[in-house]
Amino acid sequence: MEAAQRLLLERGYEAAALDDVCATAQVTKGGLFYHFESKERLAAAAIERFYGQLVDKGRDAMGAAPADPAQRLWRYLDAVVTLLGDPLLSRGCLLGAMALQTPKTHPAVAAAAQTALREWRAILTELIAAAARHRGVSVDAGQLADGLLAAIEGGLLLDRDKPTNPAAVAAVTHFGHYLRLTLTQGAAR
Amino acid sequence: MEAAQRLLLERGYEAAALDDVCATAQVTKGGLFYHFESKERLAAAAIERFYGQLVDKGRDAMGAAPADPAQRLWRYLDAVVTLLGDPLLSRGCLLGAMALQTPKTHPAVAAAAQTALREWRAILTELIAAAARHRGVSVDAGQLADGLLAAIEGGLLLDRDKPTNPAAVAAVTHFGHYLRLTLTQGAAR
DNA sequence: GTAAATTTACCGACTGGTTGGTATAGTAAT
DNA sequence: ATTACTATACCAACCAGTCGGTAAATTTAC
Repeated sequence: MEAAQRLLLERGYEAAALDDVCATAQVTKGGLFYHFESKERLAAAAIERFYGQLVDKGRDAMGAAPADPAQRLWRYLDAVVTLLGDPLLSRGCLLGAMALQTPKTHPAVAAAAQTALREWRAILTELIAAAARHRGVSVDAGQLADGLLAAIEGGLLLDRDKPTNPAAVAAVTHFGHYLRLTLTQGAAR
Repeated sequence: MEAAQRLLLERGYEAAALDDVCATAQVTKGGLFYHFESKERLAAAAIERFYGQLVDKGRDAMGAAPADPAQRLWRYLDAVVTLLGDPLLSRGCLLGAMALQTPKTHPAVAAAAQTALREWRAILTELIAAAARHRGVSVDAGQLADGLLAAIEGGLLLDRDKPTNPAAVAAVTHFGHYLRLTLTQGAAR
């Protein structure tokens, strides 16, 4: 599974040969196909595992969540920046990579990636909506969540071969600053 | 070339078969290989063409550029939002797609995509830097350009199968609003 | 309690289809 | 004579998926 995650991310779906996955995982083709009925299923499982790891590491980076919704959002933004330095994201985001390249060729894989992205977006939306409610500011939380997710995924795309993800950190930091401005002053559009 | 652009974008590099490109372009393989010595060269040419079209359509959407650097930046942001509704970007951005999936397998293709992205980033950086200089605000224009590019590419990634690119529009609109706040008030970090 | 039966987990050679690229002979226009 | 192809055939490499087999673990039967 770890080998599958790494190769799918590094080479893309089509170029990630199952023979290579087997070789790096020290398993044989027979063993692989005993557990997964097809390459698509393997990729879908890798995507779910990747998302699970993201959520886990995100929770770790959050620590004890503050009760105040706005404080919780600021803390979450810091956690995201921390996550961007984690080895898990040093080669990009598997969700974005699969969502980008598989929809026309392997809809089942794309569906798994989009499900995870939608779930992530729902979490962001709720965090932002709660903070806005608490501050008495009215905003479209979904649109702001789109902006934040775009900053993360777009930044990671631009940082494809840089393990420290400087553009993603810049994009998320700036968007976080915008969220602060918007939610603390009600200067939203 | 048009067929190559479309298939590379829709299916990804590996899954875009040259036979299919030839079929949709109504050309034979011999004809294709007369002009391009390899699939990598074809992809690189498609990337350059795509970037050229982006620049052209961007210029069209800008219209007559205002002399005031800040006004020019606001106008550019509007042009980007217009561009996001153009058929050229309705299926995503070829630069981002190729930069994401080819670096490990076809470095020459990735290099072409990254060159175009760097050029685009340089344009954005200069636009932002000029506006900031004019307003007497000191900012890291490169970081802000990263944020804007991330909003565009990340938004397009999230909107992979939606031809109207709502998330990208939201992300760019919000980041544009942030730029206005930052550059008009000097509230930047 | 143990032998037999069955299931689980895995191996690795093989297959059939696909793909990038080549080769060749010919054509029509410049 | 060169350029810009078409049409057809072909090839070696690759790759997802299969299949017959096997060894250990687990269950069943007595």
